[in-house]
Amino acid sequence: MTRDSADADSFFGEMRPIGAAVAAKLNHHAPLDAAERAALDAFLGRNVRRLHDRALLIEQGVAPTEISIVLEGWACRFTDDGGGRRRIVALYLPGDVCDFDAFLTPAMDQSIAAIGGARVAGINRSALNELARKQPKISQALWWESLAAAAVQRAWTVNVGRRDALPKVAHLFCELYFRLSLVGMVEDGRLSFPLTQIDIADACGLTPVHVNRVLKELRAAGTLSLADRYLTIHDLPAMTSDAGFDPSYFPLHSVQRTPANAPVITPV
Amino acid sequence: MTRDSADADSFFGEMRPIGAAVAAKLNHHAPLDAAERAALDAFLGRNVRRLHDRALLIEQGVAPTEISIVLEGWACRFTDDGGGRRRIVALYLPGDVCDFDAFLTPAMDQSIAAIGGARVAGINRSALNELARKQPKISQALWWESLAAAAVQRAWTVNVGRRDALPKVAHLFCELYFRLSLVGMVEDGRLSFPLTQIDIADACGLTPVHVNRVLKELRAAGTLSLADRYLTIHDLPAMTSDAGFDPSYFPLHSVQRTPANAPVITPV
DNA sequence: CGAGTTATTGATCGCGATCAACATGGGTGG
DNA sequence: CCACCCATGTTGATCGCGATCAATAACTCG
Repeated sequence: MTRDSADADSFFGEMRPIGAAVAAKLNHHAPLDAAERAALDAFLGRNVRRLHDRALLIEQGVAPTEISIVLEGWACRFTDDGGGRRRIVALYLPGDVCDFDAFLTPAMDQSIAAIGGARVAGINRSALNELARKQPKISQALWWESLAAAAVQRAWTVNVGRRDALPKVAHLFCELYFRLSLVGMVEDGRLSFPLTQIDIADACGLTPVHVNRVLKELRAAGTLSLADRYLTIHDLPAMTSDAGFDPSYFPLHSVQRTPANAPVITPV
Repeated sequence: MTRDSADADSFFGEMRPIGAAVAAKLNHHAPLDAAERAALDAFLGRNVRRLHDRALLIEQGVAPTEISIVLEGWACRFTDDGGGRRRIVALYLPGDVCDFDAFLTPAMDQSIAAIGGARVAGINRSALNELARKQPKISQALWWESLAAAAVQRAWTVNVGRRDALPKVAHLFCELYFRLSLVGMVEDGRLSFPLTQIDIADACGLTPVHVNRVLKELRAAGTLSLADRYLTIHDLPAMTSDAGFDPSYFPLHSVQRTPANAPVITPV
């Protein structure tokens, strides 16, 4: 079974610009004007790959030649567990950069694979240099993005630590709900959800069997529905309460940020 | 009990430059010449704070006005667990930057506290801007550092996930051993170790009682000694084997990196 | 010397892992 | 088109690691 969602290609009816999700994300850090959005689209459109379910974007041990940005679909970063199971350490949604460290590491410490089919833009070193030179605001927003990703990674470290199973799963769902909301991919509490129960288990540090039981419990409580690769949150307050979810770890309030308040160590 | 180690101030006999550890770390990314080291020292020396055990560098919910760099001693990033226990998500050793996101977040999502006494340099926004302008190589190395920290954070996410207790603790020790080696703070397998068993538990997602039992086991096997705030690794191969530790997640092989190989999205 | 934190050991409990069986459903090849 | 295969989902039964509860020792600091 390939799990490629039938409508992955047409989720936005091909009407949305190629970098819509990326622009939406970066916009939370620094508002982009029409010209900048167009430039971003042009950069992202240069080198687009379509990947099927489980296809590797980047393999552990290899030195990448480009950084990858998810345009459509999901991807996950993982290490192999030796027993065929994966230890998922991060999930990448539309608009996310998978590997900020691409040009730093001599070899990737983990692999990244598509989940349920994805479209990914690759940006090589010279293109990125060009982007940094011509579009400083965009490259600055990318720097902020890397710090936001670090905050999410810390939240995962907390979540995967010693907690009961149900809060773990609920927290994952809350985070995904929140992150997808930021790029306009949640409608009426309903979102495309390509993860299998095995994937959820690998991301939460649980067994698939127990994830199944947790889901049963969440369904019985009327908190959510999960079927046919779609997740619907029926009771968001119950969900966030179960999860102990506090979205304040997303450093996104850039809208209120004044220029004088701008960060440093950024491309000039 | 304050746990301030008696010789924290004189570990290097006050002979080493103030930013020795920082320079050692950054040197792994981009070799610094004498002038750059001097400039770094000057910047770090402008605003140094001395903190006692458990003193907060930065408190959750507050917007920081400066980034903090550990000069001596250790610090930890944590969230309060509601029950007086802490969930430690990161440890900061001499040379580490605690909060790259300081100028990005409207409010810190976690607190950072000294462990066993520490000396910390604060760099405010204008100073950091000045550094970026006058010392591009240093600020570039800081950008790499932030990516290296992200790799460590991912390793923690893996370690804290579903693994047996002993490997968890062993992995933490291996990582600390490795990181301290990088700044020249391990001698003959022996290192200053200010963490209590409670701290180890909070960092590994275990209970202090069980950490105690794991330590007992590691001591019985002759793998390590841990007493009087000093850790000695007697059998490093056994240790790394127990831990399943693979240091390749540290992106440090910059020595072999050619200029043409330099990363992008960096300050010009 | 008393108070509080840390370290240590024993006894018991329970959550989630593990083992096992079966259902389902889509994809593939005859 | 049907038969088969294999990944995924579901449920039950049992086991064990690490949590929890409890008591004591050692040690630091006021």
